[in-house]
Amino acid sequence: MLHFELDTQSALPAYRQLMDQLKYYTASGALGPGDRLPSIRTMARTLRVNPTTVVKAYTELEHEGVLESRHGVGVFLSASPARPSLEELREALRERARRLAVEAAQMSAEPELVLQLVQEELEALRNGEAK
Amino acid sequence: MLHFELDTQSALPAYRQLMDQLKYYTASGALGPGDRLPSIRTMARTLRVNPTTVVKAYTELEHEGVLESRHGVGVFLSASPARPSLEELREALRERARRLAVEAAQMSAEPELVLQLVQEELEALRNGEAK
Amino acid sequence: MLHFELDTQSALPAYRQLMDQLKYYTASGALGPGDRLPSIRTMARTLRVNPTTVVKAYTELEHEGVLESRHGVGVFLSASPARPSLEELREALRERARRLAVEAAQMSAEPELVLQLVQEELEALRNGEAK
Amino acid sequence: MLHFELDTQSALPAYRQLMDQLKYYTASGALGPGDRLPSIRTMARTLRVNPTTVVKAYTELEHEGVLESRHGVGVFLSASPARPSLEELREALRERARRLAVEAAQMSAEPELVLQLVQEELEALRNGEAK
DNA sequence: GTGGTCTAGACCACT
DNA sequence: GTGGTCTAGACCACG
Repeated sequence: MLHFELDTQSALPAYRQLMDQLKYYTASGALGPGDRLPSIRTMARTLRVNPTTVVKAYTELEHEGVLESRHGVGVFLSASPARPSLEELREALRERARRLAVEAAQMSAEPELVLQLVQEELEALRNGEAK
Repeated sequence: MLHFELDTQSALPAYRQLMDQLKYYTASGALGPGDRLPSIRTMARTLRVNPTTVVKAYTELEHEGVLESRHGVGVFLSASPARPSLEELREALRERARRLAVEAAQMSAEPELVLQLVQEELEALRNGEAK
Repeated sequence: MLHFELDTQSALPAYRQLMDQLKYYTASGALGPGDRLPSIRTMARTLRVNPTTVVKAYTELEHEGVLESRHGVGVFLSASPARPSLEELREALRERARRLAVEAAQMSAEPELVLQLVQEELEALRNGEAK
Repeated sequence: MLHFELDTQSALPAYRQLMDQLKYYTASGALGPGDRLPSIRTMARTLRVNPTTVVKAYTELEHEGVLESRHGVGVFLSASPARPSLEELREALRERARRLAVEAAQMSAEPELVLQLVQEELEALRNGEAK
């Protein structure tokens, strides 16, 4: 059974936090293709937020191809998440990596620290550690 | 001559990006104690933003003890600018690193590729343009 | 001055109708890159809908790369809408064409009629007829 | 033997797709007056949907005068099935054709390409599988 | 029961 | 002023 929880202190909006948790669970393998997610209302009760907030998170993830919602049935993880070409993948990742590098530079962080943190997080994911 | 530029694509608001850049120049030594900063109007023209946006960044940094504004004279770096604590820095970066890791895992990218791209972007920044 | 109006009788939801109108105006050239759109509240008053409904249409279009919203400034048409490769373009269009063909077949429409209607609509767009 | 299949990707609800397919077979002559339709349960198994979904499609078509259900016997095509008016058909299709044209123009695709793709898909349907 | 849309109104952050 | 988020509650369509 997966655990969902929001940090009301966080600067990130609630729907964004939920998206991140769901992405994290799929990336770590805790959630697999075809799995059914808690219904909008159930998730809303769990997180103690308004159902429309959950709707927002779910529809965003549907646009990203992570979820599929079936009217009157439920919300499910996509069976076959769209696979971009290796070239697209590389460029999308490079863009994100550039952002991280810029932000690190703006904080005047050592490059070694940045690399170390990324590596730690990659390993944490691979080992399937729950967030 | 220092270079200031905003990324309109960034998720961070304009005033926050300006704050980060000023902190970065301070931390890297490009700006030293007592140095004078561009006036609000000059900076606003440079960044092509509303002057009130620059005001917000400057006053925020003044509250943090990084800047001092002398009425009718200009805005100057404090004698002993405050540095962010290493612990805060580390956690802020870890947050961003985790997000990169999650997105990479969702695209089922090899960890080696991710690390390589981050390293390349860090080096590009160090060798490349001032920004 | 552009005209925006909703059909309350339509089966399509309000936010979808607004999206379609904006897309139509950009496709026909009535709206160009960088143009500013009516603010959320102004548009909401014009269409006599709730502001959140306009928000939904605008954010959807932003995801599609048609719009860019700048916090505290306004909503603008994208300067350089993302251009897919010729191959992607072809496949995306083929998929949409396939849908049209299936629906036409389910209605037992003559292929000639379908082609004629598509041609008419393409020409109407090219001639910049207002909807 | 007739072929029934649903497209879970389609924007149209399941019961609407089933209605369209039955109308199509009627219009094309594959189904004639008095012919017996698969039972609700059989159809539901075939389409892998909830039986209530089939019920909805059947009763809807009964209201339209296309079907007749004989209690305890089965569901049959009416002697003189209603045909959609040519005008309704034309406008419904024009709506869909316009949407295709708008999307194509937004991708700045050549009109010739659009027409070619539509033609290819229409032919593929005509020659290809029964669906 | 499920998801999808909409309203009225609030509060926040940014410019 | 601008856009962004959230609530509370309603109504509809689908299965």
